[in-house]
Amino acid sequence: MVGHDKTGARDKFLKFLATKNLRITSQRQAIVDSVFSTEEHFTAEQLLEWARSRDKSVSRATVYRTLPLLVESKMVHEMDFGKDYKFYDPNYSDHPNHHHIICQDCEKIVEFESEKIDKIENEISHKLGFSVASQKLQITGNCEELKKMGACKNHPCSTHGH
Amino acid sequence: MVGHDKTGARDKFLKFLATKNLRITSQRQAIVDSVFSTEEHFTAEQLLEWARSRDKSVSRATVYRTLPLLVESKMVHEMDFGKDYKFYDPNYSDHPNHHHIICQDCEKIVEFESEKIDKIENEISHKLGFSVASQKLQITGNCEELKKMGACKNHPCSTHGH
DNA sequence: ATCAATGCAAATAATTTGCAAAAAG
DNA sequence: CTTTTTGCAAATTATTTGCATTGAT
Repeated sequence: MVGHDKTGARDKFLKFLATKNLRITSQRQAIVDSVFSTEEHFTAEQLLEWARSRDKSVSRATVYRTLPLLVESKMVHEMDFGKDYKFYDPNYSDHPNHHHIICQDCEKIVEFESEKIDKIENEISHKLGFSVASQKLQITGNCEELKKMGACKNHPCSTHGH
Repeated sequence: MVGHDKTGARDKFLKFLATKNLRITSQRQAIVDSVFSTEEHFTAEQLLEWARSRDKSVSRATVYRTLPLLVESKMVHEMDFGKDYKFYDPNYSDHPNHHHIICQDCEKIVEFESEKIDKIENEISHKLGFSVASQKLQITGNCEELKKMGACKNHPCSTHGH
């Protein structure tokens, strides 16, 4: 869904910058607007493309320097899907406790939430002497196509320049 | 616990090599023996050290070439803890469905299992059209020391050459 | 013998960084 | 004006790879 509105998250991030006495440059705006116009997971490279389509002057270095700010402000989460580059998930601002299930073959990703799981996590953590700050649950499995056909038509996302 | 016995896992791995017509070299033995004598998570670099203390001739390249075999055979799992190098967990052969809880500050890691979580994961995955192949749950939280003192004495593991 | 496995050193590729110039407040 | 931010290009660093040689079967 292109153009998904996350005005709230955007504002929170700008406030975060203000709090830390960081400046709202045109490049940061292009980057942030790109991030908050998608629900897709993205890579640094992909974000660079999106941001450049809004503002030609955005450099790779600025993307790499802005990403940690987005992560620190909790507006975006860093994800590892076993590739040699990182993915970023912009949906944690709307759904702070969501989980992922990924098809082994086509790498289709579905997000879901579960209060039951949240509850058990809290209970167990408490027993072990911890309080929960955040969590990541990633299930790897077989999607319907893979189960039925033995393989998926759409193999690894060829949508980033990797 | 140094010297923890995982003879079963070791044998399974050697069988795995045989099945694929791969050879049991002295270097692979040193590497594999190192892996199955620990319950600690380790890095490639750390494994190189351990293996070299058994067999001087082990090279970094061989460690990096053996690790994927250990992962493919499911004797070891690749883990991402947000660092720029990977960790490997040798405990999946004994506890195939265990989870991790990590202290935000000192990075102490505790492993745990939960049938309840396993069950919910299966139910939800099924509803979403998936079957479960494997899962990774990582909770980040505050350990008792961090909660009580506001900081932990033992900061990031300085035990690997990073 | 045959073919897989090794060490070495060079290559790869994502991410980081130093620096002088440009822009924000 | 002062301080942060930028783009660029060079540096960094974990991991991978080509190749000639060695070792397992």
